[in-house]
Amino acid sequence: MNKRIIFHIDVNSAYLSWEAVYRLQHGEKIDLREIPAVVGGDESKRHGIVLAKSIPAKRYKIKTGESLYSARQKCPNLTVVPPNYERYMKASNSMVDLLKEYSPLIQRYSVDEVFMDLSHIKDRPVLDVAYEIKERIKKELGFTVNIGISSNKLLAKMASDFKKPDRIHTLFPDEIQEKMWPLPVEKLFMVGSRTQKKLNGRGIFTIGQLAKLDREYIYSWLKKPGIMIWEYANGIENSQVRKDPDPVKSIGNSTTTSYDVDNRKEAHMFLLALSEMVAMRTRNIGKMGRVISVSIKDKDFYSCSHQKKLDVATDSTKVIYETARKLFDEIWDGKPIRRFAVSISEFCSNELYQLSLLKNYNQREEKLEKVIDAIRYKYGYNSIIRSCFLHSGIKPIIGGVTTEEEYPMMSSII
DNA sequence: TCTGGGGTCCTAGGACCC
DNA sequence: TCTGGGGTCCTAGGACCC
Repeated sequence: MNKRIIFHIDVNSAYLSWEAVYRLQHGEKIDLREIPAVVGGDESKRHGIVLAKSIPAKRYKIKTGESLYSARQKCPNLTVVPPNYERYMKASNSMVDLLKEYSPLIQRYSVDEVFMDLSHIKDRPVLDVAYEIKERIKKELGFTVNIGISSNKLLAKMASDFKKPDRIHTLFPDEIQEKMWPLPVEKLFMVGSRTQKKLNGRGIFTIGQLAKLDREYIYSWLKKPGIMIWEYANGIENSQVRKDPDPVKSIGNSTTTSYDVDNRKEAHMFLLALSEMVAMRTRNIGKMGRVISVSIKDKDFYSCSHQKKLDVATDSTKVIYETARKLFDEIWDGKPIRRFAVSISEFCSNELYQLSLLKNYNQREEKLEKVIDAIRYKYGYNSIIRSCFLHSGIKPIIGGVTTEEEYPMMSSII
């Protein structure tokens, strides 16, 4: 079997870099990458967390995901700028277009991460190719990337996480012991804070220590996820770079409300606004789902969820909403709510249903929803709204992943 | 004005069936 | 009156990723 050559390309501080590039191109003098700066959500809407940070901000120990409040405690003169997701999508697309010149086998892992299979390159050293790609992205697009190179995706990804920014690293199997094993165990892909605690609790602090554990022991302790991280620690991973995104398994939207919701009527409106988006996205991919689930988080951050399997799959706003509402009424204890979520899963294609007799029953409703979708795609989400939202102060449709491309999301498996 | 939103996968316990 | 055990489905919760 031929050894593969896999690249993992990772945009350095993606949102922040892209924001900096855009602003420089539009006449701003200060480069956000060179000062303590973060891209952060709107605190007045209770979305105030750090989405991306500059390297100077990182020196203040500011972490992605922490509240802007606490980030400011660490660095009082922190610059905070709001996110512009459409811009970032464009930057990401430009990068992928450039990468396609080097290999057709490209997997978009997330908006700022890409795997590429370059096993076919025979006429020049792969390191040369990596440098060329890195320099071209810098020169033509204005931002820097790290490139990790190895013979599988896991090792390539680990390598791109080594020293940043604007670097290329290799991590071939014969380099694991020297380059990866000394690292703290929480640096390993799929070892999060909970697993770190468990491992540290038994004296395991480095990736090397995890790698040397007995396979049966780790299985009896941490089950399947244990085997996975043990294999990762040993550099074992052999998934392919997949060009085509996996079929979507669930679609969900959620929102943290700008105030705690304490009455049922308003709660139902948030569920309706979320159901609108979930249903529209479901219809957009031509699927129908059978399981509807609702989850809520109360003001003390305690969350709970409830789900129901329908007798027949649906893509109807009405069915999704009515199910969500029932589920909500069954679990809500009256405590003020901070966040609502609605999701649908267990998809099947809608083709069979299209042909079935059941269809006639709901044909009118279905046509209406399709027409509304078309108008909303063409003229904007608020071009047609339900009257109950008028003067309510609640957005009639809530949720992201709004555009055509249901974005190829990553899975927790590489 | 402290703590987002989008996903996937796994586990554990109970129901239910043979 | 010695209470099997395997399999599947369902559900809620939790872990991880960007």
